[in-house]
Amino acid sequence: MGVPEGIEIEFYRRASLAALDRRVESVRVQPADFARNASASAIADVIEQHRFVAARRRGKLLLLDTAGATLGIRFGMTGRLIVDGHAVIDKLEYSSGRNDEAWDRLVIRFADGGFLAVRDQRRLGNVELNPDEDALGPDVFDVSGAQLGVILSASSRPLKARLMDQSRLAGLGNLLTDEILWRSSLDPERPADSLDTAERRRLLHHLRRTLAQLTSRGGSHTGDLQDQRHDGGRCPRDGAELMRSTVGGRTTYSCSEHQRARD
DNA sequence: CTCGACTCCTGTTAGC
DNA sequence: TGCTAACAGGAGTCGA
Repeated sequence: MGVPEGIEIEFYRRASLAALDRRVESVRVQPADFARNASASAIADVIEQHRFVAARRRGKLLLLDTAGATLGIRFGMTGRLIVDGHAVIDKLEYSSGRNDEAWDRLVIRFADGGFLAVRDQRRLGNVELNPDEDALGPDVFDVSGAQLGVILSASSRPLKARLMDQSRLAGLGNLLTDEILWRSSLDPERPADSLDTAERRRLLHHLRRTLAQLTSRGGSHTGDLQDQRHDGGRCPRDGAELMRSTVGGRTTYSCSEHQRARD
């Protein structure tokens, strides 16, 4: 299911509420380089014997606060969260269905016997101590129209690349972005600053609607375009051939008809 | 500022 | 049948 984008991390955040207010007995990070800006033992020293008091999220970054420090967790492509033995998401796209404890990169054991673990087969995720949250743009779940306008108007990069730039707007991944642009009838390669007012409003509308809808459906992989995201796929709306291209370095599917300007 | 190229990481799959 | 190589996407770095 899904791939860890904003929606999945929000599921992880909700699940990690169950980890609040429980005394941390031990913290294990493995391999050691899964810890980014602090050593594994430094993280353990700061977290052990404390309790998490809040679970927050900014974009794809999960934030677990103790009274004195914040643990930041990134899930990469294949990272899953397991709380007290229950996987929040059974299976991710682009990842094996296998479920191997050897892939547990972060294990936080509580004094009551429960635990919270990050199981990441490919190790593209990481953990940080007191991560720089302001390196991320506003969260995609509550970005305002005015904020989105500024984000778009300040760059001539391709629209899709701009929307996926986590330092400008935090939370959109490849699948969500393709879905939103498809619903918005916008060409992913259009310069971000070329959208007029009506197009920006349309984009904001579909961004919000898509997030809400795919959240209730269960993940970023439940979009209407998803089944056709392959060679030879056809647009579910008008039956036209889907185009596969590379935008901002990422594989992109878009409709050769309704996402192209015609005059 | 923006870009492409390269890196990390490994299970799945396309192609020979 | 069995092997290899490309591919999947999140994210950082580097040089042009």
